[in-house]
Amino acid sequence: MAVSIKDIARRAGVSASTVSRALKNHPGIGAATTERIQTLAREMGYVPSGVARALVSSQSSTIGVAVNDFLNPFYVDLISNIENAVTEEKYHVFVSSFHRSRERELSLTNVFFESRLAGLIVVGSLLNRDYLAWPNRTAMPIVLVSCPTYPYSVSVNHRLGVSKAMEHLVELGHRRIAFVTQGHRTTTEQQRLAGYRAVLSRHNVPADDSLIVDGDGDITGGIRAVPQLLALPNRPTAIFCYNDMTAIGVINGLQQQGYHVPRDFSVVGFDDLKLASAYAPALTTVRQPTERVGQEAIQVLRNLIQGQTSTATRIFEPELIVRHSTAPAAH
Amino acid sequence: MAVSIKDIARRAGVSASTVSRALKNHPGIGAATTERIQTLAREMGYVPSGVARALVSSQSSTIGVAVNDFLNPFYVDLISNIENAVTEEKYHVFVSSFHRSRERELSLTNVFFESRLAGLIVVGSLLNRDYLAWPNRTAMPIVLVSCPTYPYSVSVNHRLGVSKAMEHLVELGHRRIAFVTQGHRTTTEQQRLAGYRAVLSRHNVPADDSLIVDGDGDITGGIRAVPQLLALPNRPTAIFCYNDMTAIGVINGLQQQGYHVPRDFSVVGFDDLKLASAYAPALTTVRQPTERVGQEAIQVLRNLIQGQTSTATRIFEPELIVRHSTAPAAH
DNA sequence: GTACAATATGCAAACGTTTGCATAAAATGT
DNA sequence: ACATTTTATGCAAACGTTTGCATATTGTAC
Repeated sequence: MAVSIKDIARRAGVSASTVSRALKNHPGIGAATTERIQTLAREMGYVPSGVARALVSSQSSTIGVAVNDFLNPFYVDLISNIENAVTEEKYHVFVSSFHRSRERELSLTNVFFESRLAGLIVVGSLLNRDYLAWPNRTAMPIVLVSCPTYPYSVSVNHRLGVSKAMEHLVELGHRRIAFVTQGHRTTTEQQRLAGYRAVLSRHNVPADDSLIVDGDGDITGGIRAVPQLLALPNRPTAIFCYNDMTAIGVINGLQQQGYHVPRDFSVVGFDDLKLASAYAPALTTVRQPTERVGQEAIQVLRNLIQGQTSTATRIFEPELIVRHSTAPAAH
Repeated sequence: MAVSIKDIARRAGVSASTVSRALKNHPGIGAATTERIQTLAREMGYVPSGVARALVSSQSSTIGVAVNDFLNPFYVDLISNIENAVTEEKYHVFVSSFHRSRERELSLTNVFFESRLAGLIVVGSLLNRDYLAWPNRTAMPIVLVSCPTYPYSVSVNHRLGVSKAMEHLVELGHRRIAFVTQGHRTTTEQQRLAGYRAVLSRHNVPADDSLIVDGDGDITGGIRAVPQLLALPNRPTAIFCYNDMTAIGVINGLQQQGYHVPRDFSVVGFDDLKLASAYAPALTTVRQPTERVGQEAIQVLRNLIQGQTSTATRIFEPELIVRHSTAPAAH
């Protein structure tokens, strides 16, 4: 049993309310008493029950972060930035993952709500706009990262990011450009595919869906995509990858087959993980401004918690980082 | 305001206790009433207050995980395995990070305790045995990962792991072997250094501390270590790295200087991240059994929560994985 | 010495649950 | 028709806080 205010009260020979007030330096309590109670509390190892406090005040100082998956370094990077963005505030952050499952995402949301947290940030949601139908949104506001159609969200313009990368490849002379997906048609993936298709059609490259092959958003998926691409009657000369981990897998797969990147194939990633510049070859990729996204997500959520009702959908622009995994198309 | 049991009671025309019992299918409640109340609760979007429940029952179904740092993929891998180990149980996991700060580790522990969580797992603790003096250990049991001197802990035998790697290098003919650290003398790092020194002295290689250079446990630190090593009057022929990310940094740094791994230098990592086999060259490294560590940590914690008092320090053996970043020493 | 203000402390209700005990209603047995 | 068991429900206390209000004590002014 943890030591409670009552225990201190008994030992100090005062009432529980006096202890409560003394501990928060309430003016009405005598200086001597306050002092005595505070040292006593310290001696007894008193830690206030956030549970009881939350019950009576019906507000919490912790924010939940529900993340799709801990294995995607981009998500982890984002979590880290969200945590950093909150250190100056009075809040704490509790993170949990829903393991790429819609069902578990919903149940995790309810678990967070059971703890009556102040608010929730969802990174990589599969539920997306379904949150609009979630009955307790007013009691625990929810901000989505990367779901621009949800009215409280912070996103990156994926379509634009992909466009930049694709234009870069086209400029280099590539026409047959493959796309290795993450294997789930999330909002994000749909936007990236849209960007991919838009650039191709803008340059009058006929659509060829055999160039779109499914990965899994991780190294393994990239590796597995390679034989499929090499088996194509009309091989691509460049490969756009859903993210950096996929790109690393693809490059590794190509190297295993004796190909050289970028001489034989140009490869582009997405995210600009720290790893991207340390891989050999250093990755040409699209940088996501995770720090600003994290800060903005906290900001929007804070406003919501404080009762603001106006919608807020922030969208940031990603940036193309050209390194050494892309080169002019051979002729 | 969230809907409470009382709201349901009012609407159903019964007492709060009846609602409480009906919702958990208590036998004493009539089938019709139970049915009616349950549908009503569903309609009203009722989610029980874990806060109130925790207050009255003084037990929680969530476990806290305090992690040193989200940016170390090994920790994240471990978190993921801890989460997986818990899915079958009735518990949930809330993760938070203390950003490599002792001070924040202590305050995070208190934050978790304020929420009166069932127990806590600390990954990469800086406090280590100081937890023995933490006053609320009985109310919220704590399990450390990687601190074998704490009586409730699950660890990997780092000394043995390093020994295996070093013996491998010695067998390949290397005598001048560098060590790139993570830059903080944690328990883990001390053990690894001990393993490093033990193997060298076993083979009568004179100690040379200029071969021990500080990294930061990440790619950057590895890259920065390279010029220091190359500047040495008597260069190493092999480099043991604190972890895989450091090894990737080191290899990248060497490649930037025009060196080839493993022809010019052998490099060994630690962790066996998924990335290790997809890097070029594929990393020779020491595999940590993260899955078993995660499972065991949960198991030890569960026993503690259920009142078991006997100490439990589990230690697992790491495994050497030989790939292509190591080769015989040139003569 | 009385009146009044200021200071210090305690009482009790409330937050949303759970649960032991009491009670009311219905069903069963005779 | 009455006693007894069974079934269904309600009452009230408790968990650890916070906080408005009441009360007791002390000090000040005249």
